[in-house]
Amino acid sequence: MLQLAKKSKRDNITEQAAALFKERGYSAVSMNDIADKVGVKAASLYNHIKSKEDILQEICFRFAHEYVTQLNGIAQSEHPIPHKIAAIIDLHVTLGTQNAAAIIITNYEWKHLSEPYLSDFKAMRKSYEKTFMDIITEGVAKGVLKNINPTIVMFTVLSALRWIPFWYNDQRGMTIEDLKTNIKTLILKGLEIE
Amino acid sequence: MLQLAKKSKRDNITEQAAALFKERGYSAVSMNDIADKVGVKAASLYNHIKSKEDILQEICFRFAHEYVTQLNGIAQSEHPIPHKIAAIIDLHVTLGTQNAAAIIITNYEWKHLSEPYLSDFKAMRKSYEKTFMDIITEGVAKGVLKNINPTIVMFTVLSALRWIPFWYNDQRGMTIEDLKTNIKTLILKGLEIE
DNA sequence: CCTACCGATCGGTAGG
DNA sequence: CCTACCGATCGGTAGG
Repeated sequence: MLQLAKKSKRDNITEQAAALFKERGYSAVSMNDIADKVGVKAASLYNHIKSKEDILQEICFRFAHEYVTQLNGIAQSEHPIPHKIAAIIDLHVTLGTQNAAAIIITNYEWKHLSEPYLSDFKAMRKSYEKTFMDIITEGVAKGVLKNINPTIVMFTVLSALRWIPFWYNDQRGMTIEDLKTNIKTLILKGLEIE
Repeated sequence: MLQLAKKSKRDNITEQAAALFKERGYSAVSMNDIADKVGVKAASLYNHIKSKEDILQEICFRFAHEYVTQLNGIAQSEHPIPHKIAAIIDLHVTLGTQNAAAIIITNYEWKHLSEPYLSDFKAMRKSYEKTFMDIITEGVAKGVLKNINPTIVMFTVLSALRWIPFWYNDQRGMTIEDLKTNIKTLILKGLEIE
């Protein structure tokens, strides 16, 4: 899941740990829990990882980097503003449904990073929030988006999108395409008729 | 904050603990951390609380109960569907800005409850999600809401609303009234113009 | 990969 | 309210 080819033991540890961190939260998961799930003794994990936080760092930065790269591509494109917002929604749905556990950790467990990683991560997060907000501000200025406070829009929409991997379940009888279409309608067109 | 009159020592412990749980997560906060913040030794806390989880239970159930009571009032009212959705948005804004730490814990730290509290809490949560979804389903059936998948609407809107206490900050130059108005426009009318 | 073990800290209790 | 202390568990290391 985390890597398509040659899944190393380290990758396997990261993947099992991600599933546990998602369920119980980083702090409530012990190295023993991870080792049990991987099928070794806790001490053996240290042949593949440096520390418990090493795992968290790998997950948070790998997915934050992937997200930021794609978001920047959208921001710098020549598409109209509503199209850009639609693309950001699609990006969140794609990432959030393909690597649910890892995305949840990137979004909600990063606070357990220690310095200097914590500051680096917070700077990345703040930076992409600004990128998103600038798109909204531009849309309002150009008159293609309603005059809603851009800060409120940014946080409200990002909150909704970041939480997708928590509840989406392909057993629920909806496809990823359904998810993309419905969320775009909700956010761009609103719930109410007329 | 948690209670207006006669703030007992127990209430003070709960309030200080809530602030720590919000910042670091329930599992990463020790009884020593709470005691330090309250200004006593950890052992002394046990004169006022039964256990660490006792604090979590009090926070989760107090606010879940308050929320459910008010949500049921809205659901059973005779107002039109869009008005009910607006009232639910207002309810989240009011609760989320008045008791930010406690609401965050109720929304995101309840998974650390043990049985039978965990099952009780999950049942309450599922029940109010259904209440909200029934309102959306009725609105779609009556033709006053767009034909968007009610499950997707319910989770997307609730995710956005539950996260408000995480980012709202009255220093940001927006009032609670701004928050209510802007989020209602976003969700009911959508971002895009025409 | 394992066993054996480290010091530190955990939530909680006894007793005054 | 405190000091003193409990057994359990924590993340991590040594050494093979």
